[in-house]
Amino acid sequence: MGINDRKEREKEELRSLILAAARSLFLEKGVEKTSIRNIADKIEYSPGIIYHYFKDKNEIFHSLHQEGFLQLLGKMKVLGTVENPLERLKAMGKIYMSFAKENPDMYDLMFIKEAPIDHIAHHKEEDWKEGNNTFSFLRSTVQECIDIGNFKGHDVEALTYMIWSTVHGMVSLRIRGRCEAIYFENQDTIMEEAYLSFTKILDSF
Amino acid sequence: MGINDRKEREKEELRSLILAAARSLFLEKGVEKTSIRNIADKIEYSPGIIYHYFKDKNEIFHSLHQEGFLQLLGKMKVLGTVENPLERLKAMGKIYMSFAKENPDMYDLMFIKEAPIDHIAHHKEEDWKEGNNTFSFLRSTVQECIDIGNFKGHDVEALTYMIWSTVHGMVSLRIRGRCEAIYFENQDTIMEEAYLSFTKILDSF
DNA sequence: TTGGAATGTTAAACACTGTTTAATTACATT
DNA sequence: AATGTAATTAAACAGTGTTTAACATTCCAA
Repeated sequence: MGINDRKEREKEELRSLILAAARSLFLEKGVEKTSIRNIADKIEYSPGIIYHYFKDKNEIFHSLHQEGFLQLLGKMKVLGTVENPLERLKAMGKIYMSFAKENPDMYDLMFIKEAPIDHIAHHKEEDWKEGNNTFSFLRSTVQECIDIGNFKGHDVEALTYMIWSTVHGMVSLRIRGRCEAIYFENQDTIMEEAYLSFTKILDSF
Repeated sequence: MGINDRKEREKEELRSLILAAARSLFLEKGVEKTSIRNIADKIEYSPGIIYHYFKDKNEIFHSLHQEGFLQLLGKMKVLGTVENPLERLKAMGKIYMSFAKENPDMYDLMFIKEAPIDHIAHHKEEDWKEGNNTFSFLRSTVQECIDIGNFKGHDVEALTYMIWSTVHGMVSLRIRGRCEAIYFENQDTIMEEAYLSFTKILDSF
């Protein structure tokens, strides 16, 4: 079935062509300002064709948000060298925040926008495996901390959600312009200082 | 100038009529799904008229987001009875979170959506006084905690931003569907448990 | 080689969106 | 009653996501 194989390849090619166009437009203009017609223009096809490769616009951005998780996972790789779980936990937060700083639009898509999560919600069978994997990764590190005597009297899951929330809160307030809209004494270092406050707390209990 | 007075009143009336329509539509459908034409239909005027009372759609939702801050401020009133600043701080977080739970769309508008903050950014003269007031209120409570010996070695501003981030993170992950998309052992109590973990930490340092 | 089925692709339309324009209506003042 | 001003509208512009029916291409069996 060599012909079917080639057809399969060609179909895959156009699919990834759409994704590539969507990715580059998304990175320069954001989700809302990237239209189906923009993407179609870029790949020099008619807008209708996109709907033969993706159910709707949400599915395209769900695909892109998956790429974001691969990127984030890639950045997390270096954590393998950090033996002490508490040190690893703190390093993880730093990586998470620097990822958000370097790829604000991607972070927005992954953790703030409704697009990718809506797509999941409308397809009952699939679930948010990207998010669950990332959360599990964090939780297991928190568990290791508990195992060596840290965070006494705390529930792993609750504590993990709290830690995630803290870093997500800091970066999402910034990404959505609330941090910039507050008059801080040192606007450009407030995030780092706040994270320092956080790690200081993690160390002391 | 009785006639001008009446005209002024009438103008104000239509303005608040627009806001009332926008408010009710926004509360039942959200920002994105509330269109200028929807609002115009509701007040039985033509869509164009709205632009004589508001610069654009963002300005309408900026007005509504101000109402949200008044609501939140109202809920915070009871804190006057809490003498101990640390207890007050913890109670504040509870109120903040219950406000978000009871008015998720309003919270979204106040702290997540770009609409109100975009409006501010596009009008260089004005700033986010609602947010700054709320932040100052929180900061002064944190300062009081420090004054009576809590949070040793921490910077007020950084710590305040961290605390805000933690509660904002918890509620915004839920509002934007990320909390629900994670498999927690007890999905419906994770927020409360996470906040409990947080207050336990606040108590212990 | 040809006819028909399947597939890939498009043009056009639908029902919307926010916003601006020019024209119209309503009304107070002269 | 005529005029000038302000309120209001209809219509248009330029876009949006999505669906439809038509068209083009490709493949395979007869």
